[in-house]
Amino acid sequence: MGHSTTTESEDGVLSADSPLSNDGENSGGSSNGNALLKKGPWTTAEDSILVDYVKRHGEGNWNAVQKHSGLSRCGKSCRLRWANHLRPNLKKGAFTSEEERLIIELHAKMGNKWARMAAHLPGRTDNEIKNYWNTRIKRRQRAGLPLYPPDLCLHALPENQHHGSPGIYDGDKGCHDIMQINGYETPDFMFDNFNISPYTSEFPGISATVSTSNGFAPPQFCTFAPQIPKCAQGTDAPMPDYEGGAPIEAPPFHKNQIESYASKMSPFGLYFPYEPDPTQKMFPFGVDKDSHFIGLLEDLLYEAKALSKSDNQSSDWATSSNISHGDVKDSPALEKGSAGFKDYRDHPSSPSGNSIGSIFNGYTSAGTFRSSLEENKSGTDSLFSLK
DNA sequence: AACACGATCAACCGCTCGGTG
DNA sequence: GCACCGAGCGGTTGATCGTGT
Repeated sequence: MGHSTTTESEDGVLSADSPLSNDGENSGGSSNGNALLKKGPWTTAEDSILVDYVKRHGEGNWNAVQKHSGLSRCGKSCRLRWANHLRPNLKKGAFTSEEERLIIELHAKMGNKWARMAAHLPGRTDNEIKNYWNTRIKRRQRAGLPLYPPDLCLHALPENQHHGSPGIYDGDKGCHDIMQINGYETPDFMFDNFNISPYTSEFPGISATVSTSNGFAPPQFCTFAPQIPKCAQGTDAPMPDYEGGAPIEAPPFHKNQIESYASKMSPFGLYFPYEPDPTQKMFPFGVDKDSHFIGLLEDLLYEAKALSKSDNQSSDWATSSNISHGDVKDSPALEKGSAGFKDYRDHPSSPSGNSIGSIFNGYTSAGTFRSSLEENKSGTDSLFSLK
């Protein structure tokens, strides 16, 4: 804030030999050929040029700004500067308590969808919200406080479980994004909120770890999943609340997959804010054919079918279940989303000898999938429920 | 006063998505 | 169907500020 850059100093436009000018090698393909684009803080002169340009030409076509205005800034930078600082009706200053609450609520619904959250906060930018949230995360983490206040948990859940909430657009997603919250891995049993069993039960090796981790229901988290720091991955000390248990990571679902699952799995027993578009070609499960979910599901079904032909696979993965946390977590393939997932699938074995296919073996149909989920819900609620 | 450290914020970077030819 | 391009998004980084020792 105080360092908000628009100082009118010698830092104006970097000379061509400025270290920051990067020798014409501008990021993001922002080089326009011969002109060297400036990076770093904006000056008031640049701001006024940009404002003037937008006034005359309107927003958009940001790459043309540099050409027509003489600004030595890439389009990206112009767009960002405009959106975050120069556009009219921007609200400056600290968030009001109402805004803060709305942010928390929206985050509970959307996860790290800053732009969408910003759409609900007039005058606020996604960057602002993102920064606010990140600092809030750190603060709360440090203080050992819950991410979501208990009253919000109680308040937000019914909204999540119903078809959207008035005044808050859920788009095609529910609160599934909560699964990934700024470096925290949200454990699987959060699906309690969706009337679905923790999928840890689908991953015996992982569930075993989870089930033995004691004290996993800090009351202040209500029914929201506690945020598990990635302490095992780095140097951060574990949060006191969760000490004693092995670090728990969500299984290797990419966020997009989780989103797709959580938001569109109504036929699997989930509540979801998803209105199937009758004009779209739907899969038998009522899922958009083009979604990530379909891609993944296709992969899974394909693999499951292939493997179901081989005997005793399910018992194999049910017994050889010691997928170590580290194995799962550290598998780069598993962190790359569906592509990585597929890559992983294409490999016969995980580091622990289990293929993803074997993990999902048995789910050769949506119905089977669903029934298994429901079965496991009852069987594992006692282990994982936060209630 | 000097220093260290955490908090905050602006900006950058890489990636994805959608439109277009 | 494919490649290209622009726009946008989310994560990360680095500079600055504020505060405590």
